[in-house]
Amino acid sequence: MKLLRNNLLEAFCAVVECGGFSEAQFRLGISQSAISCRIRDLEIALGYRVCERGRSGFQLTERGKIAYEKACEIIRMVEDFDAELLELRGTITGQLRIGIVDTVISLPGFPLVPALQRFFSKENDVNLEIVVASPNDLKEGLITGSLHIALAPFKRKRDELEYIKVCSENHFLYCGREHELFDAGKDEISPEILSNHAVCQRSYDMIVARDAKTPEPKAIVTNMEAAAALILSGKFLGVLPDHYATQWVETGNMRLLEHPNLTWTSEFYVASRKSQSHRQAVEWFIKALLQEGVI
Amino acid sequence: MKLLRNNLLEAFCAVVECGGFSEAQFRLGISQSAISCRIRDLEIALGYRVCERGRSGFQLTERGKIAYEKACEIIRMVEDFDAELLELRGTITGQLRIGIVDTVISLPGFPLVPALQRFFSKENDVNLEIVVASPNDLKEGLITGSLHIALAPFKRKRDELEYIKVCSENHFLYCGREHELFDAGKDEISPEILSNHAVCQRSYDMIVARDAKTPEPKAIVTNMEAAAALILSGKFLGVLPDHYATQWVETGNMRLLEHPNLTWTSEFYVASRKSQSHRQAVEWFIKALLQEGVI
DNA sequence: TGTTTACATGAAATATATCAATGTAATTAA
DNA sequence: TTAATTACATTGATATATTTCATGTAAACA
Repeated sequence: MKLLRNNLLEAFCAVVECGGFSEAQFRLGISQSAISCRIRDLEIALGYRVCERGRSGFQLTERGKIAYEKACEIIRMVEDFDAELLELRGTITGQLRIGIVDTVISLPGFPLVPALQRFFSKENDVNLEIVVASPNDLKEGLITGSLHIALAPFKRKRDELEYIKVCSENHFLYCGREHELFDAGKDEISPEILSNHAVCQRSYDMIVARDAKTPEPKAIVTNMEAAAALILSGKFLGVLPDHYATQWVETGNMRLLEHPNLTWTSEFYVASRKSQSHRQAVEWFIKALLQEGVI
Repeated sequence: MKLLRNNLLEAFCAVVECGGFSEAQFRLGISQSAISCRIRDLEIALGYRVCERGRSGFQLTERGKIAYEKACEIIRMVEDFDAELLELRGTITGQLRIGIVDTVISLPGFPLVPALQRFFSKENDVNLEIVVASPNDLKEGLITGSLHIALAPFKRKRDELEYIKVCSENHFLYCGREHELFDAGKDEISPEILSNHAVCQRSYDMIVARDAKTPEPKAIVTNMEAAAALILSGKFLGVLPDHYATQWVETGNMRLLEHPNLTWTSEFYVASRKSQSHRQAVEWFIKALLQEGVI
């Protein structure tokens, strides 16, 4: 019994992601009737319906949801497998899925841009995909195989992953021009201000709460730009990486609330699976990130 | 690029395992020329030759060896994947690969036979494969996924595996009828005899050597029957499970060398992967092994 | 040298997949 | 209520892919 024959699963996944047969035509490059056939064949092979469709809308069945998740997984694995065998030719190839957190391009020492330059300075057939997500999601991606490499500040290390430190990022507390602390004297800046003012922070780096036991942050964001917006509004204090806040500090729109107990550092790591199925593309990119040797 | 299309890999693996195209015809149920085409297509897709063949014999190339290993792996994974999705129908199905050590059928409390009875007393589409190997190979098989369940005496536990104790096995030292210790008095039996006589043992349970520091065993075997043969020859002492030695003791061909320091016990476990991709067949068989509930 | 074995190749046959056109059923609009 | 629209299913023709059958080739063997 072969569910992978004739790209039945690719069709299924495309249909799910496009929300219907008609839309999936363009993504798959085949006609709607061909898609209809494939889904029908898949359902015959499986023995159950994977989705409800028709004029009344597209919806996965319960089993269809499970099937979809597993289908995505096996497709990725097969892709990686193909790439592995093809790399035996000598040419590095295949999909390379890299995950990062947001707002890192301006981080001094962040190795992504030079690594991309090194990696792609030599001709290759690698197809790159870069996703931006939280460290936790990136960790998950590495474990499930949906990511090959992640660059992020990982706090807890997982046994099945390998971490190599590449750089670090300094965080400080900032307020916007409209904030009452903007013109406060140096002696007014102390860790207590965290308790007395609304604070916003990224959901995944709860550094503020830990060190100074704020009752609870007034706003939680999942992304730096959102944090910056809240700080610039003047209604929130917030923690930002210095390299990111600089642009507003220099234009007088933000102020660094300087105090030795209001700084944090996070270590950035290159993370990948230990038992990485030996993809040259992955190994070489890691090398490129570590600035080792010439690609 | 799809290496899995048209069963290219199945053909490749069959050819490797059959040692040539001609022989693989019968296994694959297609003609020799069809196999030739498939291997050619595979090689075109890969961009390198996977095997040398012809009248001069069949042989994998270096890359071919690697490709073969990986192909076996992905085929197993795809099989498991198919089974997972098919099990959503409600019927348990697919391949179930179980590993055991040798000479366990007569071990009291060994749950395999009753489990098979329970498991197959309810109609199902499961295809069973039972392999006999050393605990170490079984562990390896569980980790790589070539086995779903293993029943064996595991000493060191692996983190990624789950172990449930099911029974234990008592080992004693035996000699054959022709051995000089066969008629020895009780007071002549002591741990020292291990140093003074040739001893055979299974390569994976080095219990004798550890406890009594024999210089080195004179014979190493990988299987109980071989050990029994050596003991029956009268030239070797050896450790056997009591339930297995009984047949020769009762017929006067072996003697148990009884001494409190010359007995060993090994614990048998049902082992499986913790993060087992949720196959009902696997879970149900484990339940059957543990005599839990009714299948 | 001729025979056998093991695989390769080409054309025809067969099987499979896709397309274009059309049908159907559920919405939405009139 | 009817017509139009949308989303998919179906059908028969067509294109593509795969397999077989017959035959070719090359190496080993006798």
